Amino acid sequence: MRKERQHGRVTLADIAQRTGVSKVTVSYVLNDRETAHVKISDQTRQRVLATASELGYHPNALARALTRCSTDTITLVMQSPHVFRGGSGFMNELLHGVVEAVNTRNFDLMLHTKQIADADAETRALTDGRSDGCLLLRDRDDPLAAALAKRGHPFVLLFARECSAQNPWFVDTDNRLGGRIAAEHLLSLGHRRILFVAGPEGSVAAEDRRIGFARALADAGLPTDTYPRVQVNYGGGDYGTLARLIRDLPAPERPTAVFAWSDDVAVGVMETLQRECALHVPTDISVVGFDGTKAVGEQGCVPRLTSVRQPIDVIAGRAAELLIASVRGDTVAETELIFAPTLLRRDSCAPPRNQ
Amino acid sequence: MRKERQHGRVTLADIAQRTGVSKVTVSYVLNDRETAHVKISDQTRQRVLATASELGYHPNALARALTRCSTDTITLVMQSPHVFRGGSGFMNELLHGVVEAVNTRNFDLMLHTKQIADADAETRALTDGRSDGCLLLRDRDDPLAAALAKRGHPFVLLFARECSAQNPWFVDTDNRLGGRIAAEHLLSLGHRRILFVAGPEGSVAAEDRRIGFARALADAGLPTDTYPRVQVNYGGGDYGTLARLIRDLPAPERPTAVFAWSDDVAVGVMETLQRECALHVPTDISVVGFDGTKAVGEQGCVPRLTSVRQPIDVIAGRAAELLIASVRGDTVAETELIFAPTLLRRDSCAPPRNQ
DNA sequence: GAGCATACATTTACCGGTTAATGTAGTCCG
DNA sequence: CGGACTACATTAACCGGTAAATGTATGCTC
Repeated sequence: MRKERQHGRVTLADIAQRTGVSKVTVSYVLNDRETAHVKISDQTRQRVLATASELGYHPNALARALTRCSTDTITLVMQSPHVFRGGSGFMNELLHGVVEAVNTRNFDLMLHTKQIADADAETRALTDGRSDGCLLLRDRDDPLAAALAKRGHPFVLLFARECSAQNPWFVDTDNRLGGRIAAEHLLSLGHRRILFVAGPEGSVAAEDRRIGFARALADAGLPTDTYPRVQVNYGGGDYGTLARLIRDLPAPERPTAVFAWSDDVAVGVMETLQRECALHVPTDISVVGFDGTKAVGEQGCVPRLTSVRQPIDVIAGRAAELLIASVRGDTVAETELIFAPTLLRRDSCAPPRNQ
Repeated sequence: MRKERQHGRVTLADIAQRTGVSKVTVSYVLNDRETAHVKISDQTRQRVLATASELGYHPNALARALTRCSTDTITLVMQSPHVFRGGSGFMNELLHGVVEAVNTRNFDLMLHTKQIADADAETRALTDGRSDGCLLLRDRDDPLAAALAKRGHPFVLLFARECSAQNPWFVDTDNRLGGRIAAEHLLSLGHRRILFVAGPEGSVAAEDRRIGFARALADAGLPTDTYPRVQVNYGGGDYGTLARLIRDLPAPERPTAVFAWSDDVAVGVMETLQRECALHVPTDISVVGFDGTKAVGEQGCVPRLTSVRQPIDVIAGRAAELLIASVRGDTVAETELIFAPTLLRRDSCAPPRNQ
């Protein structure tokens, strides 16, 4: 069953034999690791280095990791493969941030997108030695974090902050502030009837955006239960409920603005409003999204989407850095980072018509 | 320097000790591997299994891989981290396809996006034992394929077919056919002056699209050198040249249609035409893209982009399957797959105005 | 010339698995 | 009752590295 050794695969032993020294000596030379007890003559060193380079030696990462108990690899753990079905460029930007951080630190990256069938088996798979730590991208609480914590396996929450484990390290956006920013922008334009389009059931981030939004409305003395709950999980979701709701309302009760929990959905909302409700954005109705990615909103989107911007790449990059620092045992000043989102004004908002 | 053994990490030896058998026996039981020479009694088997489950045992993937010489992991190798800067959803769809294929086969995925500084060092890193094979996503020829081939390391070209190695396995789109499809669609609408917006220098795919396009024009008896070369590498590129070219041409010489080498760029082209040249798409000028992703073209893009569709997820998935079959040693019927693109008619094309 | 650094390199053991070869009872059979 | 056969399990060796402990000359000091 064992595969034949790959042609061209050079080991320490090969170099040792060719140079006439022990393989340990070779190891010491190649790692430049001279201790008080171990010294290598310059002549030997040169010969070893020459032979290694001649043979194109590269250490076997598995063998090295096995003794070192570390692989210089981190794993990005996602809820499911479906994260890649969205079109907003969220994952693109996230991966860009992670990949840059990982590359600069000479780490490698694994992608893990299996559905969690058995959290325990999942945990064991994630701690099978191939990666030093996990970046957890999951928008709801699940048993994974606690299980990892119990095993003492390093992890950092990405775009989340609360989980089943105690005092997790995390990097997140201030989603409530984001919700407030959206609300206040619309309020400042004069809107009073604003509809919130909610995200997936159980998504902490989406819910926090709603809470921040609702509080801002309340602070302005406005009711927060004007409209029934409208929910669209992801971009490709069902906008029928929204269309019906809007069409069935007489104009004076109709919302003059919509705040969607994500850009993906905001774009779907704009389309629905324009195509199915014959409402022009922003003349008839304003729309605010959340994420502020380039893909949606700038490229080809008409009108360009005003959005609450979270710097996805920066956030993801910082999370990766934090995780890497953690597995390296570096001391880190801050283990909990919360980024304040900002308003990205583009063209999908205007004052309401009949103010 | 060695890290302490992780708390909770259970090894074969632990189980062996608890059960009072040798660690080899445990290995045999857990792998269900009884040979002619080795048999395990039912009683022992049960005790071992019980202990393993009680202790939450999971094999160390590194140790196992070291002897097996295989890791059940493949690596997706990309040109650079910048692939994640595009907004068209190309990478999203690609990753979705790869991830699905990998998950179904119980493989894992590594992402490699380092810039190739030294192709040789690069190759050594990719063959360091952590992954069984590489999916090469690179739109131009480079020394990597040959180096991998020389080392006998399995790889499959993704969205490419020719490379420095001989008879590589690949999964690709018929880009020339795609170029032809775009041209013929525009020709059939009555367009005679069509501008091609080229891709990055050295991109084989982009060049093939141009060639297919040019041949179709030639077949129709039209000149292929009407306009100077316009080139936009990626979505966020510079469209100034295009804008100037269009504006400087008198209407009768102006192209009535544009074929852009990618959706990303097509969207930028549409924006440029509409904003900077005051031309309406498709009334004044038609635009065809290439890729046909959902993100661009369907969501919020006005007008929705007509495009030459290549099934990115399917292509990527097939490439992953092929690679996995290869590293597993399965026999595969087809080692070279070429997908025929199709026309995705949406709203960015119309007959030319003054025909 | 015994004692002791110093310089250089080696042997041994281990990481956590896998595989091949070898052991040891007990049973069946002629 | 000796030998072969079966059932069950063990030991030894290896994958390709790393870390700690141990050798062996050589020169220097007193």
